[in-house]
Amino acid sequence: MLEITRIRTEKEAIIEGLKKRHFNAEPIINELLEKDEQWRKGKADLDSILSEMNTHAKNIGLLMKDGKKEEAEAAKTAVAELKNREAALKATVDQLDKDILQLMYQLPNVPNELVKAGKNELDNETVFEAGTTPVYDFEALPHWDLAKKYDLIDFELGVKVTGAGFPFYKGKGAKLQRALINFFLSEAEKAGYTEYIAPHVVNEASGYGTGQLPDKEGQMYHIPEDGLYMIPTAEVPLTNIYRDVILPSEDFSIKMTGYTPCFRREAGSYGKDVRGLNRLHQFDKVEIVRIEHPSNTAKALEEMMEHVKGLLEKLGLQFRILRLCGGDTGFAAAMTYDFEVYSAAQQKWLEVSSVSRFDTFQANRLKLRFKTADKKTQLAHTLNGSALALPRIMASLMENHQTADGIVIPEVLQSFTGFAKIN
RNA sequence: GGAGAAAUGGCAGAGUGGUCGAUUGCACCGGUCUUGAAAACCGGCGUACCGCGAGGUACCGGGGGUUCGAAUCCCUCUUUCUCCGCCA
Repeated sequence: MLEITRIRTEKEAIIEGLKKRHFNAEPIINELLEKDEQWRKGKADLDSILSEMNTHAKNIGLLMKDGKKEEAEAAKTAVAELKNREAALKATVDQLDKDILQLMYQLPNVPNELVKAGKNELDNETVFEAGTTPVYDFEALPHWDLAKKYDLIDFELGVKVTGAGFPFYKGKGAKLQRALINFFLSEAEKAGYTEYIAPHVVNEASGYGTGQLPDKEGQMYHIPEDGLYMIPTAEVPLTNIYRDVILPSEDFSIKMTGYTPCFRREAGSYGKDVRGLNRLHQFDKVEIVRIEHPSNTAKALEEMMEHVKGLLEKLGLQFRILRLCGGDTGFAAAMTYDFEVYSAAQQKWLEVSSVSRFDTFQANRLKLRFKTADKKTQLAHTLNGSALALPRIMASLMENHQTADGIVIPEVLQSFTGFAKIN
């Protein structure tokens, strides 16, 4: 959520910035500022009525003490009249409050200056490429065929027990998955991130804190009896650790990591895009989350990207990095880099990581602040990224490292898997 | 799941209808003193909103109510603790 003070003072810049998303903010902002004006006026009036009532109440106390009953009764009558005005005005101000919040929730984050205007994924810029496409002298199989051939993943069993999008991993498939999780966590730890094992369901306040609610309600599995939501990413529980927190100084850099399963309802995709591991309702992911002083955000983002790059290089995968255009950047993000791995067998790029900076957008909802040197409170910045999401990494490892008679496990993983080849 | 107790500022802990946004202690920050430090003493020390400012308003777990007036009384929800039951 954008800060109201910023909307008041930088109206034109925000409208311009949001154009890069093809988002027309002008009508919303105009309505917002109009209601804000009314709200401030109403608030001032309300406060002065309350002040008057408070004065009367104190007086009545004193009059009663002095035994001046009649004067006290007169004051009570005066308060009764004020009370009517107060009630009416409060109703108006409360309604304006709600309307303003509703409007605020509709405004996405303003893209960073590096972000180009654009509508969709076709307008994203490739900013980095590494690795080479494997060449096969045999018929390369997509991972769903490899999964069957080597009995690594059972999709049908998932359908039987749960439903589509909830696969079982078996034998060496399960072990490879677990090895990857351990490898990612161990790399994150080396990079200075503190590991958390987080709850897999969160309450409503947490959903609002990171911006999944009220916007992307339908994306999360909901448990209405308990008012809880299954997490779509570890970002939600990890970032919400710092909800309603004021960090005591401006000297901080909080780095957290966590492995969790992620649950996504994901409506409406068809065909080969959702085949196999490409899109699931439940998948595993290791997330990295950072809370930073605004002056360190750019550097933190850079470090996170280097970290993800390192992981992909160590796994020997061909990948590219895209800077998402305005229209493709998520609602809460100021800037997002997507990492995509090339699958030679599917002949397509698969998104395996998304690294974003949110600046104060999440922090404002979270009320995540820090104390400046002169004792003021200021909103912190949040960032997060996948490091990494498992399914498409599994898919591309299987596909890109396949040989005619098996799948070769990258060296960095072998100490985690305990085997060097699947056959 | 049943019975009881509780929830107050960073922590501890007063406050049971009226100058209480809240006594006090610890912690923390500034100062005096000191060669330096400690101790002692003095001062400061929550968050948010409105206002150029003076200042005002709100917040004592959340929400609602009673009252001229609520941290204090009532209702409700949540959470924590103790005991019992069940259980990995």
